[in-house]
Amino acid sequence: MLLSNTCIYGLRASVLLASKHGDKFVTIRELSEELNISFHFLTKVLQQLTKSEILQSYKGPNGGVKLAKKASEITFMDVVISIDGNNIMKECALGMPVCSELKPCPLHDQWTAMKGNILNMMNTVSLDQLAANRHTDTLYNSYIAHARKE
Amino acid sequence: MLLSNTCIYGLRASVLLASKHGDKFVTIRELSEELNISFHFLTKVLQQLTKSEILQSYKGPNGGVKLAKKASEITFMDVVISIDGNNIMKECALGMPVCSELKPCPLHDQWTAMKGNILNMMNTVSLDQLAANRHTDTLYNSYIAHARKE
DNA sequence: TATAAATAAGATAAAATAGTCTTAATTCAG
DNA sequence: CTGAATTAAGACTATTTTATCTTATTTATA
Repeated sequence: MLLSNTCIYGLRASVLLASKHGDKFVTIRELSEELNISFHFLTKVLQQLTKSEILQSYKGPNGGVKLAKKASEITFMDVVISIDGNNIMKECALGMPVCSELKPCPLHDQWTAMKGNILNMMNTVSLDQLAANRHTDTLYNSYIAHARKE
Repeated sequence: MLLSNTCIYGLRASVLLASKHGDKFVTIRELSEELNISFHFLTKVLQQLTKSEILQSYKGPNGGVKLAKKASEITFMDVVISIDGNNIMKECALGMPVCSELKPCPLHDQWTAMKGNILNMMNTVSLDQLAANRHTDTLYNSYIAHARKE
Protein backbone atom coordinates (compact mmCIF):
# COMPACT_ATOMS: atom_id res chain seq x y z
CA MET A 1 0.00 0.00 0.00
CA LEU A 2 1.21 3.41 -0.87
CA LEU A 3 -0.04 5.21 2.22
CA SER A 4 -0.42 3.84 5.73
CA ASN A 5 -3.86 3.27 7.13
CA THR A 6 -3.20 5.97 9.64
CA CYS A 7 -2.44 8.40 6.86
CA ILE A 8 -5.58 7.49 4.97
CA TYR A 9 -7.65 8.15 8.08
CA GLY A 10 -6.02 11.53 8.40
CA LEU A 11 -6.73 12.33 4.78
CA ARG A 12 -10.34 11.32 4.99
CA ALA A 13 -10.88 13.36 8.12
CA SER A 14 -9.15 16.37 6.59
CA VAL A 15 -11.24 16.24 3.43
CA LEU A 16 -14.37 15.84 5.49
CA LEU A 17 -13.43 18.87 7.55
CA ALA A 18 -12.79 20.80 4.37
CA SER A 19 -16.22 19.89 3.11
CA LYS A 20 -17.80 21.26 6.28
CA HIS A 21 -16.86 24.81 5.39
CA GLY A 22 -17.40 27.16 8.26
CA ASP A 23 -14.99 28.06 10.96
CA LYS A 24 -16.54 26.05 13.75
CA PHE A 25 -14.78 23.32 15.66
CA VAL A 26 -16.06 19.86 14.87
CA THR A 27 -15.77 17.17 17.51
CA ILE A 28 -13.59 14.18 16.77
CA ARG A 29 -16.51 12.08 17.96
CA GLU A 30 -18.63 13.42 15.12
CA LEU A 31 -15.87 12.88 12.57
CA SER A 32 -15.20 9.37 13.81
CA GLU A 33 -18.85 8.47 13.49
CA GLU A 34 -19.23 9.89 10.00
CA LEU A 35 -16.02 8.25 8.85
CA ASN A 36 -16.64 5.04 10.71
CA ILE A 37 -13.22 5.12 12.31
CA SER A 38 -12.56 4.31 15.95
CA PHE A 39 -12.83 7.49 17.96
CA HIS A 40 -9.68 6.87 20.00
CA PHE A 41 -7.61 5.99 17.02
CA LEU A 42 -8.78 8.96 15.03
CA THR A 43 -8.00 11.15 18.01
CA LYS A 44 -4.38 10.07 17.83
CA VAL A 45 -4.15 10.63 14.13
CA LEU A 46 -5.62 14.10 14.39
CA GLN A 47 -3.32 14.98 17.27
CA GLN A 48 -0.49 14.50 14.83
CA LEU A 49 -2.13 16.80 12.30
CA THR A 50 -2.61 19.33 15.08
CA LYS A 51 1.06 19.16 16.00
CA SER A 52 1.90 19.82 12.37
CA GLU A 53 -0.39 22.85 12.44
CA ILE A 54 -2.61 21.48 9.74
CA LEU A 55 -5.45 21.34 12.21
CA GLN A 56 -6.24 23.52 15.16
CA SER A 57 -7.84 21.97 18.21
CA TYR A 58 -9.75 23.27 21.14
CA LYS A 59 -10.65 21.51 24.37
CA GLY A 60 -13.81 21.62 26.36
CA PRO A 61 -17.43 22.21 25.44
CA ASN A 62 -17.87 23.46 21.87
CA GLY A 63 -14.32 22.31 21.28
CA GLY A 64 -13.07 20.01 18.58
CA VAL A 65 -10.83 20.39 15.58
CA LYS A 66 -10.87 22.49 12.44
CA LEU A 67 -8.51 23.28 9.59
CA ALA A 68 -5.79 25.65 10.69
CA LYS A 69 -5.63 27.26 7.23
CA LYS A 70 -7.91 27.66 4.28
CA ALA A 71 -8.66 24.33 2.64
CA SER A 72 -7.19 25.69 -0.57
CA GLU A 73 -3.87 26.17 1.18
CA ILE A 74 -3.51 22.63 2.49
CA THR A 75 -2.27 20.03 0.05
CA PHE A 76 -2.74 16.33 0.00
CA MET A 77 1.00 16.16 0.48
CA ASP A 78 0.90 18.26 3.66
CA VAL A 79 -1.24 15.64 5.32
CA VAL A 80 0.81 12.75 3.96
CA ILE A 81 4.07 14.23 5.19
CA SER A 82 2.65 14.98 8.60
CA ILE A 83 1.60 11.38 9.12
CA ASP A 84 3.78 9.17 6.95
CA GLY A 85 6.85 11.37 7.02
CA ASN A 86 8.69 12.86 4.10
CA ASN A 87 10.35 9.72 2.88
CA ILE A 88 7.19 8.76 1.09
CA MET A 89 7.98 7.74 -2.46
CA LYS A 90 11.61 8.58 -2.06
CA GLU A 91 12.84 5.03 -1.86
CA CYS A 92 13.88 3.04 -4.83
CA ALA A 93 11.19 0.67 -6.08
CA LEU A 94 13.55 -2.24 -5.59
CA GLY A 95 14.58 -1.06 -2.14
CA MET A 96 18.20 -0.41 -3.04
CA PRO A 97 19.99 1.83 -0.55
CA VAL A 98 21.89 3.42 -3.40
CA CYS A 99 19.81 4.14 -6.46
CA SER A 100 20.41 7.35 -8.32
CA GLU A 101 21.03 8.66 -11.80
CA LEU A 102 24.66 7.73 -11.40
CA LYS A 103 23.95 4.31 -10.03
CA PRO A 104 20.41 3.43 -10.97
CA CYS A 105 18.66 0.17 -10.20
CA PRO A 106 17.15 -1.65 -13.17
CA LEU A 107 13.78 -0.07 -12.59
CA HIS A 108 15.07 3.43 -11.96
CA ASP A 109 13.87 5.23 -15.06
CA GLN A 110 10.35 3.89 -15.13
CA TRP A 111 9.90 4.34 -11.43
CA THR A 112 11.28 7.85 -11.37
CA ALA A 113 8.71 8.90 -13.93
CA MET A 114 5.85 7.43 -11.97
CA LYS A 115 7.02 8.78 -8.67
CA GLY A 116 7.14 12.17 -10.29
CA ASN A 117 3.53 11.93 -11.31
CA ILE A 118 2.34 10.81 -7.94
CA LEU A 119 4.34 13.39 -6.03
CA ASN A 120 3.18 16.07 -8.41
CA MET A 121 -0.42 15.07 -7.87
CA MET A 122 0.01 15.09 -4.10
CA ASN A 123 1.66 18.45 -4.16
CA THR A 124 -0.92 19.95 -6.43
CA VAL A 125 -4.21 18.67 -5.11
CA SER A 126 -5.56 20.69 -2.20
CA LEU A 127 -8.17 19.76 0.35
CA ASP A 128 -10.77 22.07 -1.11
CA GLN A 129 -10.36 20.43 -4.50
CA LEU A 130 -10.81 17.05 -2.94
CA ALA A 131 -13.80 18.23 -0.95
CA ALA A 132 -15.33 19.74 -4.09
CA ASN A 133 -14.91 16.56 -6.11
CA ARG A 134 -17.98 14.62 -6.97
CA HIS A 135 -19.09 12.17 -4.34
CA THR A 136 -17.33 13.53 -1.33
CA ASP A 137 -20.04 11.65 0.50
CA THR A 138 -18.17 8.50 -0.37
CA LEU A 139 -15.79 9.64 2.30
CA TYR A 140 -18.11 8.88 5.08
CA ASN A 141 -21.09 6.83 4.05
CA SER A 142 -19.57 4.16 1.92
CA TYR A 143 -18.87 1.96 4.89
CA ILE A 144 -22.55 1.99 5.65
CA ALA A 145 -23.42 1.29 2.03
CA HIS A 146 -20.92 -1.50 2.09
CA ALA A 147 -22.31 -2.99 5.26
CA ARG A 148 -25.82 -2.94 3.81
CA LYS A 149 -24.75 -4.94 0.80
CA GLU A 150 -23.60 -7.88 2.91
CA MET B 1 5.74 1.63 0.34
CA LEU B 2 4.20 0.25 -2.76
CA LEU B 3 5.61 -3.24 -2.55
CA SER B 4 6.37 -5.28 0.55
CA ASN B 5 9.96 -5.93 1.50
CA THR B 6 9.39 -9.57 0.84
CA CYS B 7 8.27 -8.77 -2.67
CA ILE B 8 11.26 -6.55 -3.31
CA TYR B 9 13.57 -9.36 -2.23
CA GLY B 10 11.81 -11.67 -4.63
CA LEU B 11 12.16 -9.16 -7.44
CA ARG B 12 15.82 -8.57 -6.82
CA ALA B 13 16.54 -12.27 -6.71
CA SER B 14 14.55 -12.87 -9.88
CA VAL B 15 16.34 -10.14 -11.78
CA LEU B 16 19.66 -11.43 -10.56
CA LEU B 17 18.77 -14.92 -11.73
CA ALA B 18 17.73 -13.49 -15.09
CA SER B 19 21.10 -11.78 -15.39
CA LYS B 20 22.88 -15.08 -14.82
CA HIS B 21 21.71 -16.50 -18.11
CA GLY B 22 22.37 -20.17 -18.43
CA ASP B 23 20.20 -22.99 -17.37
CA LYS B 24 22.11 -24.02 -14.27
CA PHE B 25 20.64 -24.05 -10.79
CA VAL B 26 22.01 -21.33 -8.55
CA THR B 27 22.08 -21.90 -4.81
CA ILE B 28 19.99 -19.65 -2.62
CA ARG B 29 23.09 -19.26 -0.48
CA GLU B 30 24.89 -17.63 -3.41
CA LEU B 31 21.94 -15.38 -4.19
CA SER B 32 21.56 -14.37 -0.57
CA GLU B 33 25.20 -13.41 -0.35
CA GLU B 34 25.20 -11.38 -3.55
CA LEU B 35 21.98 -9.65 -2.59
CA ASN B 36 22.90 -9.26 1.04
CA ILE B 37 19.64 -10.76 2.19
CA SER B 38 19.33 -13.28 5.00
CA PHE B 39 19.64 -16.76 3.55
CA HIS B 40 16.74 -18.18 5.52
CA PHE B 41 14.43 -15.37 4.68
CA LEU B 42 15.29 -15.42 1.02
CA THR B 43 14.68 -19.15 1.03
CA LYS B 44 11.13 -18.56 2.13
CA VAL B 45 10.52 -15.88 -0.43
CA LEU B 46 11.85 -18.03 -3.23
CA GLN B 47 9.77 -20.99 -2.04
CA GLN B 48 6.76 -18.87 -2.82
CA LEU B 49 8.05 -18.08 -6.30
CA THR B 50 8.67 -21.78 -6.79
CA LYS B 51 5.13 -22.60 -5.76
CA SER B 52 3.91 -20.09 -8.32
CA GLU B 53 6.06 -21.81 -10.95
CA ILE B 54 8.08 -18.73 -11.63
CA LEU B 55 11.14 -20.52 -10.33
CA GLN B 56 12.08 -24.14 -10.46
CA SER B 57 14.03 -25.63 -7.59
CA TYR B 58 16.14 -28.70 -7.14
CA LYS B 59 17.37 -30.25 -3.94
CA GLY B 60 20.70 -31.82 -3.15
CA PRO B 61 24.17 -31.25 -4.50
CA ASN B 62 24.24 -29.05 -7.60
CA GLY B 63 20.73 -28.04 -6.68
CA GLY B 64 19.35 -24.55 -6.26
CA VAL B 65 16.83 -22.43 -8.11
CA LYS B 66 16.50 -21.11 -11.63
CA LEU B 67 13.85 -19.36 -13.67
CA ALA B 68 11.13 -21.76 -14.73
CA LYS B 69 10.59 -19.91 -18.01
CA LYS B 70 12.56 -17.64 -20.26
CA ALA B 71 13.30 -14.31 -18.57
CA SER B 72 11.49 -12.57 -21.40
CA GLU B 73 8.32 -14.45 -20.47
CA ILE B 74 8.25 -13.45 -16.82
CA THR B 75 6.91 -10.03 -16.01
CA PHE B 76 7.58 -7.80 -13.05
CA MET B 77 3.88 -8.28 -12.32
CA ASP B 78 4.18 -12.06 -12.20
CA VAL B 79 6.58 -11.78 -9.31
CA VAL B 80 4.56 -9.10 -7.56
CA ILE B 81 1.35 -11.12 -7.75
CA SER B 82 3.05 -14.26 -6.53
CA ILE B 83 4.31 -12.53 -3.40
CA ASP B 84 2.05 -9.58 -2.67
CA GLY B 85 -1.09 -11.10 -4.15
CA ASN B 86 -3.28 -9.65 -6.84
CA ASN B 87 -4.88 -6.93 -4.84
CA ILE B 88 -1.85 -4.78 -5.38
CA MET B 89 -2.91 -1.33 -6.49
CA LYS B 90 -6.54 -2.33 -6.61
CA GLU B 91 -7.59 -0.50 -3.50
CA CYS B 92 -8.80 3.05 -3.48
CA ALA B 93 -6.11 5.56 -2.53
CA LEU B 94 -8.26 6.74 0.34
CA GLY B 95 -9.03 3.23 1.46
CA MET B 96 -12.73 3.40 0.75
CA PRO B 97 -14.37 -0.01 0.54
CA VAL B 98 -16.63 1.31 -2.20
CA CYS B 99 -14.87 3.46 -4.75
CA SER B 100 -15.82 3.06 -8.38
CA GLU B 101 -16.80 5.09 -11.38
CA LEU B 102 -20.34 5.14 -10.05
CA LYS B 103 -19.32 6.07 -6.55
CA PRO B 104 -15.83 7.53 -6.73
CA CYS B 105 -13.87 8.87 -3.80
CA PRO B 106 -12.54 12.41 -4.18
CA LEU B 107 -9.23 11.15 -5.44
CA HIS B 108 -10.63 8.55 -7.78
CA ASP B 109 -9.79 10.06 -11.16
CA GLN B 110 -6.24 11.06 -10.41
CA TRP B 111 -5.48 7.82 -8.71
CA THR B 112 -7.02 5.67 -11.40
CA ALA B 113 -4.76 7.27 -13.98
CA MET B 114 -1.64 6.67 -11.94
CA LYS B 115 -2.58 3.15 -11.02
CA GLY B 116 -3.04 2.48 -14.70
CA ASN B 117 0.48 3.64 -15.45
CA ILE B 118 2.02 1.60 -12.71
CA LEU B 119 0.09 -1.55 -13.52
CA ASN B 120 0.90 -1.12 -17.16
CA MET B 121 4.57 -0.81 -16.39
CA MET B 122 4.51 -3.88 -14.17
CA ASN B 123 2.68 -5.88 -16.79
CA THR B 124 4.98 -4.77 -19.55
CA VAL B 125 8.43 -4.96 -18.06
CA SER B 126 9.95 -8.43 -18.13
CA LEU B 127 12.82 -9.83 -16.13
CA ASP B 128 15.16 -9.88 -19.10
CA GLN B 129 14.53 -6.19 -19.70
CA LEU B 130 15.30 -5.45 -16.09
CA ALA B 131 18.39 -7.61 -16.17
CA ALA B 132 19.54 -5.87 -19.33
CA ASN B 133 19.10 -2.40 -17.89
CA ARG B 134 22.19 -0.41 -17.12
CA HIS B 135 23.62 -1.04 -13.70
CA THR B 136 22.08 -4.33 -12.90
CA ASP B 137 25.04 -4.60 -10.59
CA THR B 138 23.26 -2.15 -8.36
CA LEU B 139 21.10 -5.10 -7.51
CA TYR B 140 23.72 -6.81 -5.53
CA ASN B 141 26.68 -4.66 -4.72
CA SER B 142 25.12 -1.42 -3.65
CA TYR B 143 24.87 -2.54 -0.07
CA ILE B 144 28.60 -2.99 -0.01
CA ALA B 145 29.15 0.36 -1.66
CA HIS B 146 26.82 1.85 0.87
CA ALA B 147 28.60 0.28 3.79
CA ARG B 148 31.95 1.57 2.53
CA LYS B 149 30.69 5.09 2.43
CA GLU B 150 29.91 5.17 6.13
C1' DT C 1 25.09 -47.10 1.57
C1' DA C 2 26.76 -43.14 4.16
C1' DT C 3 27.59 -38.48 3.98
C1' DA C 4 27.19 -34.00 2.54
C1' DA C 5 24.67 -30.52 -0.11
C1' DA C 6 20.85 -28.51 -0.95
C1' DT C 7 15.63 -26.93 -0.65
C1' DA C 8 11.02 -27.44 2.18
C1' DA C 9 8.48 -26.71 6.06
C1' DG C 10 7.26 -25.16 10.28
C1' DA C 11 8.08 -23.15 14.94
C1' DT C 12 9.48 -19.19 17.11
C1' DA C 13 10.97 -14.33 17.83
C1' DA C 14 11.32 -9.43 16.89
C1' DA C 15 9.72 -5.22 15.03
C1' DA C 16 6.40 -2.32 12.96
C1' DT C 17 1.71 -1.02 12.49
C1' DA C 18 -2.90 -0.69 14.07
C1' DG C 19 -6.12 -0.28 17.59
C1' DT C 20 -8.03 0.15 22.53
C1' DC C 21 -8.36 1.92 27.04
C1' DT C 22 -7.45 4.87 30.97
C1' DT C 23 -6.16 9.02 32.99
C1' DA C 24 -4.87 13.94 32.69
C1' DA C 25 -5.60 18.59 31.28
C1' DT C 26 -8.46 22.27 29.58
C1' DT C 27 -12.63 24.91 29.11
C1' DC C 28 -17.43 26.17 29.19
C1' DA C 29 -21.85 26.68 31.55
C1' DG C 30 -24.55 26.81 35.29
C1' DC D 1 -16.78 26.43 42.09
C1' DT D 2 -18.49 22.20 40.22
C1' DG D 3 -19.53 19.18 36.65
C1' DA D 4 -19.67 17.96 32.00
C1' DA D 5 -17.49 18.12 27.46
C1' DT D 6 -13.80 17.89 25.10
C1' DT D 7 -8.73 17.05 23.37
C1' DA D 8 -3.91 15.26 25.03
C1' DA D 9 -1.05 11.82 26.50
C1' DG D 10 0.47 7.55 27.53
C1' DA D 11 0.02 2.62 28.72
C1' DC D 12 -1.46 -1.41 26.92
C1' DT D 13 -3.03 -5.03 23.44
C1' DA D 14 -3.52 -7.14 18.88
C1' DT D 15 -2.21 -7.96 14.30
C1' DT D 16 0.83 -8.08 10.50
C1' DT D 17 5.27 -8.12 8.63
C1' DT D 18 9.93 -9.37 8.88
C1' DA D 19 13.38 -12.32 10.38
C1' DT D 20 15.60 -16.34 12.58
C1' DC D 21 16.22 -21.04 13.83
C1' DT D 22 15.50 -25.96 13.76
C1' DT D 23 14.19 -30.12 11.65
C1' DA D 24 12.72 -32.83 7.60
C1' DT D 25 13.26 -34.24 2.92
C1' DT D 26 15.59 -34.98 -1.39
C1' DT D 27 19.61 -36.03 -4.16
C1' DA D 28 24.40 -36.65 -5.81
C1' DT D 29 28.61 -38.79 -5.14
C1' DA D 30 32.35 -41.16 -3.04
